[in-house]
Amino acid sequence: MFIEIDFNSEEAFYIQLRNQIIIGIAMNQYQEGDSLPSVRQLADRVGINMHTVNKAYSVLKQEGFIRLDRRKGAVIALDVDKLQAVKELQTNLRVDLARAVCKGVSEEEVHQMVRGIFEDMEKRGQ
Amino acid sequence: MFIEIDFNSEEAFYIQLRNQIIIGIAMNQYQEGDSLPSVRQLADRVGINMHTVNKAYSVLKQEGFIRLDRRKGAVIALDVDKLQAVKELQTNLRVDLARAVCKGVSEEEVHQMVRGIFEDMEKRGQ
DNA sequence: CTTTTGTTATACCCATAATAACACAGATGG
DNA sequence: CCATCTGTGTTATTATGGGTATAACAAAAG
Repeated sequence: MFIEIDFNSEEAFYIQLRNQIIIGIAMNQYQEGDSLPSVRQLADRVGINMHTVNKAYSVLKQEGFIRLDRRKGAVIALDVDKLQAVKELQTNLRVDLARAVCKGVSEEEVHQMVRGIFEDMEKRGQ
Repeated sequence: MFIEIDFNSEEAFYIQLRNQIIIGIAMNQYQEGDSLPSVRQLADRVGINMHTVNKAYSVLKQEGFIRLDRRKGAVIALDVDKLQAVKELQTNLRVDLARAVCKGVSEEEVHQMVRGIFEDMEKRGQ
């Protein structure tokens, strides 16, 4: 998978990493049990500090996407709490959709966008 | 409208304010031309500093939701850039949906959630 | 004992949030 | 009609916390 940092983005580096890894998991590019690169490898590859990668991994662990092992590094290990996930999604969607509605986006367009994103995720899963 | 700050939340105060105001606009509780409370009024009411409210208003202006007037204060004034809005929504959705998918949420459930949120926005619009 | 892993200590910078003082517009009242 | 009081957003300054980095550490594997 191609993880990369947008140095012009306002998003913190560790958030960018976290998001890309989550997308990778959703697309099955990383599967349960797979190891992520070590913090130093990934840091070197994308051009940031080891500690920043470490922070991304810590957050992913805390959010239940990976497990940290001193020997094997970061291993994909989903801790599924669906109720929590639904709650979070709802909170985020409420704000995102409100923003879009104010700017003239219709419900139909949102549904199409959701459809498109799922299609994309499934396609790349193969 | 009931704007309030969650002092336990990790979200910055000014972001909480911004989000709630945007939701208010989407629900038609605030309409084009309406004035928001003055920075001091709102600050007193919710228990934070005037400057923090001011920052929320500045961001809302910069994002094209309101216009600032030294006399009238903050006035709802939508500057609609739909292309930009669609782009932003897509970026946010990609991450939010990936998170949800990892935790076992299905596409169908997402569509239902979107439907529910729009229903809610339209209902309260009256 | 060298290499590779994650961890801890420390420091720097920028964003968040607050206090305080400012500048301008409008209302009030003498 | 002018003085002043009140309400508006603005600017300056500061304190605290989070994001990022450098450097040194600890533990496991070969």
